[in-house]
Order: sequence, then structure tokens, then C-alpha cells
Amino acid sequence: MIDLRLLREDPETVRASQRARGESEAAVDGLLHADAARRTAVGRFEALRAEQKQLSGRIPTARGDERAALLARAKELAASVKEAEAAVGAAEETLRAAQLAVPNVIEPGTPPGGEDDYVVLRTVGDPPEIESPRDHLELGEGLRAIDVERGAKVSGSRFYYLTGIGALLQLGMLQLAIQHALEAGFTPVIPPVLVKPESMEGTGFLGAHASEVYRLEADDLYLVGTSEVPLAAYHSGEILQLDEPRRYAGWSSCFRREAGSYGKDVRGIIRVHQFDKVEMFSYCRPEDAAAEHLRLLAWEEEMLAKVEVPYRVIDVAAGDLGSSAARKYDCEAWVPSQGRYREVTSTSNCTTFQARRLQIRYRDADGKPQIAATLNGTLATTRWLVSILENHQQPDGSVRVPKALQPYVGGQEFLEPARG
RNA sequence: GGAGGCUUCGCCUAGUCUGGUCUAUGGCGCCGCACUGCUAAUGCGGUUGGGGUUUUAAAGCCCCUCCCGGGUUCGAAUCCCGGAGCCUCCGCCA
Repeated sequence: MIDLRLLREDPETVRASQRARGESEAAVDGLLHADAARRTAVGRFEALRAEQKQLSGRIPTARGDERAALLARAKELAASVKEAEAAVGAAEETLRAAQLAVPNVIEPGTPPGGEDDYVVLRTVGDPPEIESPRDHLELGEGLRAIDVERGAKVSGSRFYYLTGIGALLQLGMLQLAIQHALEAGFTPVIPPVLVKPESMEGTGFLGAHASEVYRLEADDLYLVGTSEVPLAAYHSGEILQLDEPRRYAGWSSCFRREAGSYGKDVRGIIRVHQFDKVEMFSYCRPEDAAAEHLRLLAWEEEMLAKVEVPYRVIDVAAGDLGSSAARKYDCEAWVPSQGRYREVTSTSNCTTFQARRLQIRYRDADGKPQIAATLNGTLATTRWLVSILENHQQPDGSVRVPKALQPYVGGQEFLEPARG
């Protein structure tokens, strides 16, 4: 939810944000209108209610005719109050709907446009020279690390088993991410992956992303697509001490339906229904959010350096931000078999947008509660294995293990394909 | 799965049977002031949150908020119905 105060005082900023995203400016006017309508309704209700209270207060001491007259008037008033209250309820519902239609206001400097209008901020490392590279699935199968055939047999398409060295490699990578976060002062968290509708909705995943989300009908619970959800909802309704940003690193499985992505990335483990991820999540004061965002990006890049893969950083364009983010930086790792960069991390500054809905606040210098800012970013996910396997492959199908991961695979420097 | 109990302004707590004077009691904590040469102690005052209105701003005034949603009533923390969470016991499973 965007800040209605900002909207009233400076609607042009919000309109400009909508234009950059390629979204409707009419939604802004709709929201302005709904806001004004609600305030009118509230004013009417409160005036009637004040009169009613005042009248009711006089009844206990009134006697005889006066009492009867008061009762009669009060009774009339009660009906009007009820009506006015219902009008407020309706106006609030309209406002809520209008608010859902307006995504976060973009940060100044965000590239305008859609998916292809990103700006490359930097490219780090050189893609390795590999003659006719094997793709990660071929390598993974050779190492007996990835088994998509049995994944499909047991659970369907886009499911897989990580076995042997594959399982170790993923556990090692995630452990490395947690250690990395720990050194940076994060609190490691293993959160629930099933959440209530309000938690899912509060984080903004039941809007445009609703069809992406697995729902357990019998229990009215949702499987999270990222631990951002339980980490954001963790402090919902609370007032936090935020002199310093509060940082959590969540380790969880993530579940995505991938509806509408039929035929995309069907091979291997690039796009799957279930994967594991270590996610950074920060709560901070709004004025610290942009700086915190750059810190999250820096930690992501340090992790990518540890697994020794070439990557580039892009500044995601306004139209591709998602509703909660004011700005987003993705790191894309080089995938030799595809000859291009693919997203492996994503860090978003959600400013106060997410926290407003979840009622996450802090006390400012005057002791007044204010809405906090929230940010998130990826520290490692299953998809990284794609880039790790492919970039470090050798002509014979073996794979060199980045130094930082070697302790997690029994100290091996090279993973050798199984024979036969 | 069954039975019962609980949920009050940061924390603890009074109030609910018997609706209005609840504008919600007291303690702890916190903040300010006073006093004492420091500390401690003491005294006085303040301290839920959200919204509306007015304003350069503040103050003020008003409304909502006693787990949530309905209902009864002129009037609900209090009575009724539904729901959530927590706890205890029983059953079941291990």
C-alpha cells in the first residue's frame, strides 16, 4: 500500500511512477477519489455518533417526559448512526481495493520501461572459454547429482532429486550462504513454509502473483514461494527498535506453481516447482533503505565471488519491478550452455509499501510510531547449481569445485562423473 | 476428535455475575519535573494505538480501539451468536 498522505500532497509523483511502470494513471485518480470519499463518510459517521453519545449520556439522569423525549430521539439517531457506519465500511472497502490497484512508487533513477529496458550496471568476471559446453543437466546426470526423470515419476514435471554430490553441493552452498550472512550480522532463521492467507496477502503475493501460489484448500494455508513471506510477516503488527537495521537470513524450501510458464526452461533445474533458498531480509528506517539496498546487493556479489562464477548486475526497469518494489537489482550469472546471463539473485527495496500493510513500525526520534521499510535479497538458491556446474565444467565432464565449497564436499577439488 | 478455562491501553492486573458514574483500576517499566552535594530513596505529573477536523506547525476538539466479526439496546469491556489464538484434561497415534 502506498502512503495516502504522499498521494494527497504530491499526486504527480505517483502519476509519474505509474507512467514509468507503464501502468494506469487512472488508478491514481481512482485512489484519490476513494480516499476523499472515505474521509467524507467518516466525518458524517463521527458527527452522528458524537451526538448519539452525548444524548445517551443524559438519559440515566432524565425523568418523566424529558426522558421519554430523549429516548425517542436517541432511537432515531441510532438508526442513522448504523447507516452511517455501514457507509464508512463500504467506503473503506472501496479504498482498499483502489489501494491494491496502485503499486509502490518507484525510486528516483529507476530505468523506465518494461522487461527489456533494464540497465546493466556492471559485468564481473569473464565467461570461460568452453568448446561445446555440456548443460547442467547433462553434467549433473553424469555426476549422479541430479535426477529429473525420477522427479517426474514421483511428483511430475519440474520436480527433481538432488542425490549424492548434488545434495552435498546444495547443502554446502546454502551453508556457505548462512555463514556469510552470519558474519554480516544476520540472524539465521528457519521459518514456517506454510502460512495463513493474511501473511501471504500482507506481503503482496496474492495480487498479480496469486496464480503462482500453492494453496492447501483443506486448511486454508499457502505454501510460500520465498521465505520473504514468513520473514516479513514475522514482525507484523509490531513496533520495532530500529536504530540499526534488523537483519534475518531465512533458509527454506520455496514452492512455485509456475503457471503460465509452460514450455519455458523445461530442461533441468532452472525453473522448478520446489527449490531451496537462503534469503536476506532487512527491516530499517525508510531513510536508511536505499543504503541498505546497496549493502544487500554487495553481500549477494560477495557470495557470487565465493562460488567463482561470472555475472552481471542489472538495474531492473520500472515495469518489471513487481508491485511491492520501489527498485530492484538482479544479479545474473553466466550460463555457458545458453550463452547468456540468467537471474540468480534479486534484491528489492520495498520501502514502506509492504510494512504498511503488515503494520510493521518503529519509533522515531520523537517516540512516534512510523512505518518501517523492508528489503529482501537472495543469497543462494538451487538455481545457482546450474551456473556452478556449467562454468566449472571440464572437457571430460568432471567439474571443478570452487574453493569455498570444497569443505562441504569432503575436500574434493574435482567431481568426477560416474562410470557406465 | 471430545470437554473445560483464558484473551483488558509495553508487561502484570482490577472491572464482566448485577449494561450508564469505565472519561477502564492498581503495580512494574519508561519519560519529565521537584528534592537531596553523587547514587539510591521519595514526591508530583505524564505514558495504548489508529483516524477525522483545524492549522505553516503545534495545541485543541471529536470518533474508533478492552482478541476478531456480527447481534440485542437509547447506551456494551460487561448480555447473546459466530470465529481465532493460547492453556488444561480426556481420547487417538507414535
